[in-house]
Amino acid sequence: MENDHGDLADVVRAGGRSGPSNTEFDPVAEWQVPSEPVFVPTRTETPTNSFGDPFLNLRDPLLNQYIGAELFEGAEAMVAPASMAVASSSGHGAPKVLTGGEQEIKGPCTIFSRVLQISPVAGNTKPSPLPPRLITPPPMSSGSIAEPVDNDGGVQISSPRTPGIKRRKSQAKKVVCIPAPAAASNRSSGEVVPSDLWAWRKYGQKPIKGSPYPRGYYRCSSSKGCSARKQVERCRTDPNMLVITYTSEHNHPWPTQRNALAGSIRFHPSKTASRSSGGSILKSPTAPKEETQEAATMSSEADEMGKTTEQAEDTGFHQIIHPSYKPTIPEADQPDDLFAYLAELEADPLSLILSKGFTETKPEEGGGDGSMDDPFNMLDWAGSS
DNA sequence: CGCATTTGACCTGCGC
DNA sequence: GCGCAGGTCAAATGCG
Repeated sequence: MENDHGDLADVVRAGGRSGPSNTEFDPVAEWQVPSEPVFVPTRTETPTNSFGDPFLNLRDPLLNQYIGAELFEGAEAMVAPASMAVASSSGHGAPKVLTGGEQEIKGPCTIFSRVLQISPVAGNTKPSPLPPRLITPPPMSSGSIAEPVDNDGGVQISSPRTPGIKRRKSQAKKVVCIPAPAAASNRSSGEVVPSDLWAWRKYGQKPIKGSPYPRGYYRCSSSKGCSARKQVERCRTDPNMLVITYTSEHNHPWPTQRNALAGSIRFHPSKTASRSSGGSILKSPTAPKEETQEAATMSSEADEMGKTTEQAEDTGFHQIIHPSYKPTIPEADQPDDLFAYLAELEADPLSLILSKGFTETKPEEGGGDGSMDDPFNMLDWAGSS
């Protein structure tokens, strides 16, 4: 057992079950510093999406932050509002304003820089709002994932060549970085894993060269024919962050139930917290019944919305949530479902908006938070607890 | 019994 | 073509 690397399953499991593996993450501060600066546009230079969001980002309503940016292979953009970088709690390096309204993001994987879409979206002809060189495209046409590089604490996206890191055949990938759930609820190792509405089944784990952490491989088990997969690993420099790489799309609607298929019986909310065992990653211990029902109820709508999402993809951008949309998830869902939520958000924000009952925050009503005029203002949702 | 996880072996892509 | 490393398979094992 090479679990010196730590057990990703611990990370991915919502209510992980105890396995033979031990799980320790060796703190290694090596990933990140972009060898080259990553640029982000300022809001004024960024095209707006259908919601009018100039940043086209996923915003994490729970953390009141954008949780990342979208990135497209061979192109360009890592979109992140300047204020995001500045607001970064990690405090590693203030963003440096560059000419041309770009901004250099330096420092470790902050939550702001961690949701990336790296996807050779077919027909992506969206003109780049940025100057050509933001992120060096991979040498080959192969898909690439965000790859950390040592340096001084940042994230390099699609480094032109990172020795030792191989790239597989071209494939659309979407990289999401989220805070690793803290140990609160589980296992001795204290690892928790973000869950989402999809059923994932782990089919492999591999140590990754240069990384102290192993990478877990998961495939969608909601539908037999579904080719959706995801990889979960820890950020090398910031073990508190998880890097989730999604590959392929789900070819089916959301499961009508979270535990739509296999293993649903394993989830025992009352046990997982203390026993730290016995669940697939998506069995969120705190998944409220309403949510499951909502998922079922909304599935058809989600399908419908999927079209919209695809349309968005056609434009080159993938999942978009306007900051002025604010979720109305009951507090009871927090924070345990935080990561479930994030995963859901990443997986299908539009549907999530529907199922979670996002509401648009009106500037006049909420003191201006979340208004389109100030997309950087924090929503008061997360902090409202 | 059914399903999930673990884990070593095997396969495959990529760089040299 | 070779070797390395990432990705996948599948048998063994464990849990409910």
